[in-house]
Amino acid sequence: MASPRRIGAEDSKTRTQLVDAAERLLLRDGYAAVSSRRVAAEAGLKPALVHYYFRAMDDLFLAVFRRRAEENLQRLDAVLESPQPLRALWELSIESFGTPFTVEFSALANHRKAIRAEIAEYAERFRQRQVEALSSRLVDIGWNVDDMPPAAFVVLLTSISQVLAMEEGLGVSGGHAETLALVERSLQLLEGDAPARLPVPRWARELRQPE
Amino acid sequence: MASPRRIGAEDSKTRTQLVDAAERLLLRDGYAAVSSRRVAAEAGLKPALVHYYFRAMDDLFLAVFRRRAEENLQRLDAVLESPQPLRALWELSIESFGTPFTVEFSALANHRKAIRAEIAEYAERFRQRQVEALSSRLVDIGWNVDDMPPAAFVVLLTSISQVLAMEEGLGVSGGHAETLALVERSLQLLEGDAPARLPVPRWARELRQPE
DNA sequence: GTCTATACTTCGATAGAC
DNA sequence: GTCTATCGAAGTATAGAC
Repeated sequence: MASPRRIGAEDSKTRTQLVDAAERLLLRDGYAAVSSRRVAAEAGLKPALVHYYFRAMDDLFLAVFRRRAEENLQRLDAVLESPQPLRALWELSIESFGTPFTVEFSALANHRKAIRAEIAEYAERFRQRQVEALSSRLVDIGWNVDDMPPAAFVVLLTSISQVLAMEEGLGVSGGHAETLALVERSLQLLEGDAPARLPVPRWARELRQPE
Repeated sequence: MASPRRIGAEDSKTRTQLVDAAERLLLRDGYAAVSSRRVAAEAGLKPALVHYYFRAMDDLFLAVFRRRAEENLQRLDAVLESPQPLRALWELSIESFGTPFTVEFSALANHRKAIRAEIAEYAERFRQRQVEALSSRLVDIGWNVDDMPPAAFVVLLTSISQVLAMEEGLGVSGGHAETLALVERSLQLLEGDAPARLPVPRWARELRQPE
């Protein structure tokens, strides 16, 4: 049969403290620094407690990831209710500017199957939700979805914010100002306070007919 | 005084074997798996040799990174000589599709200052070189650089390929087909068809719009 | 639920023989 | 240049007292 080992309850306050500590360590020093000893020290507790609440270290990583993923999905829903959902979505994306969270879990996923599966499932759900919500919005403002389907729009937005965030953490800034200005200009054209009845943004038109 | 410890020559064949082994481990199992013992085992050598050739593990990581960075800079120069530099640049970027190299070093950089500095310097050089070379090219084909400056163009291209690569490694594919089709269509408009004699990657052929 | 104590493994790094 | 031998620190995980 399965292990007779005891496991603590999910709603335990101590468990939450351990997850908090693990997340702090992950963000500050990278996933390799998230060991049972260090997590316990960070939380002011003893190492054995980590193993009492988490069968293995992977379960701790999953707990850290799930909590933030759940939160992000809820924030996404709130954001998509905004009167300017494109701008709100962009602002949500860049809010995590400088956060190594995604990078750490991507790296972790490279060699831990259970974590990879969890991240992949979340990422697909998150993107799917974005695409659904933005599709009608893009049609509303006269976006030519043949030129750029909503799915591509979302991938583009995600890519830009993610890479800018990653590079900012590294101390790389070349081209960032120009890119941020471009995004801002595009959002202005799509949803700016001026009447948003633009058929196609200017740069997309240029892309279609270079001269 | 400094350490009296002996350090092996940089052009040693054994040293190269250790760097090879470290790179394989990094890509297969993540940076946390790159320990002196495992590197030695992977190379069929003894752990003490790792410390003979590398003062500390960080120096081994740097050696792995520098070799690939140097190679990429040279490939970039070759690519920018192409008659269709935009297309060539894109194809260089996506060639590393699925490679966790960037992710691993980004994560490593989060908590190792020496490595972060090295990566940042390389990234800036790489981007600067791209921007310089593409600026004249974009003007040549009538691109409106006020709408999208070359630096933003390069960041965009880098972001898309990097995020697609990272997600492909995770097993996330939502929106990828639409995004790749968009890129292909844009390249088509900017530089015309890919030359018939250059092999078009299979995924691009499959995604090409039938119209 | 939390602790001490402990078993066992792996780590980075060095000394010194060959 | 390569090896054996070894140190001390840190890793995961468990058993069992309180």
